[in-house]
Amino acid sequence: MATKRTALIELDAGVCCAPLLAAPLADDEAAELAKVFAALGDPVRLRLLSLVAAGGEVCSCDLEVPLGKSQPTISHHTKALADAGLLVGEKRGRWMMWRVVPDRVEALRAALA
Amino acid sequence: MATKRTALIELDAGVCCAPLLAAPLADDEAAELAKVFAALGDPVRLRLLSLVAAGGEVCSCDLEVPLGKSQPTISHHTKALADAGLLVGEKRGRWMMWRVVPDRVEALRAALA
DNA sequence: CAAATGTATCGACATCTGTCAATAGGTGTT
DNA sequence: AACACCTATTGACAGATGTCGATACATTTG
Repeated sequence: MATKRTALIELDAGVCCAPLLAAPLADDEAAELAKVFAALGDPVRLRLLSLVAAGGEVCSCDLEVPLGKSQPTISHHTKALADAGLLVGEKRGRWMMWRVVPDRVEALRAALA
Repeated sequence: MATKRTALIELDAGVCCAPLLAAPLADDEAAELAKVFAALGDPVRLRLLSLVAAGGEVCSCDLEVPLGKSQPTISHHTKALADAGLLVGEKRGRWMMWRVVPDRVEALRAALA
């Protein structure tokens, strides 16, 4: 198993991302959505995400310098974004390569429609 | 002055909502965006927002029961959403009426493009 | 004016969160 | 095998956050 995808499967198959503004959200829908928005509610994670998006595929080790955070902190944030389904990581050799999950971002956009 | 709009003005005129995935975010852009996403990163606020959206214009007093939270908590959350520019409130008599700010939501969607 | 009602603020508290140093777990290299 | 390198986890800690009771403020009503 080279790829982390537990969170992705759970969320994509789940209730996530019913349109926010169309009808009142159920408790579990709100909880799911809130997790994803909360993952984006940190400036370091937003910049991390934009760096990965710009690079297409980016190694954890290449995030420390531009983000100005320690290695454990980077790991913490990549995990948070991966748990939200916004990032997927693949371990290649000793490097962890991260990619954005476009479908996930698109689902979020749809939730704001 | 019947309407709260300090936060709105500041944010709409500001750096908010440059496309997240196009190019690396600057620190201040990330900070602005993160505040808005953080406002959505709570299930109670998401449900509150969807209730207001569904109702068009909703009184604070009509939010306590469906959300199952105390009056101070409702006030706390409406303030958080208003500070993020997602809600505007207008005081009419002794009631506080809330509306969603569609442009603000649309700006968020654009940021996820 | 006095009472009632809706809202905002304050104080307190438990929980969550972001951060880093230290450490452990893997992987490639010599 | 021994070493160097990248990543994940743990422990600790300060600061932010969600919640509510109590209280103060504002507005309408009697």
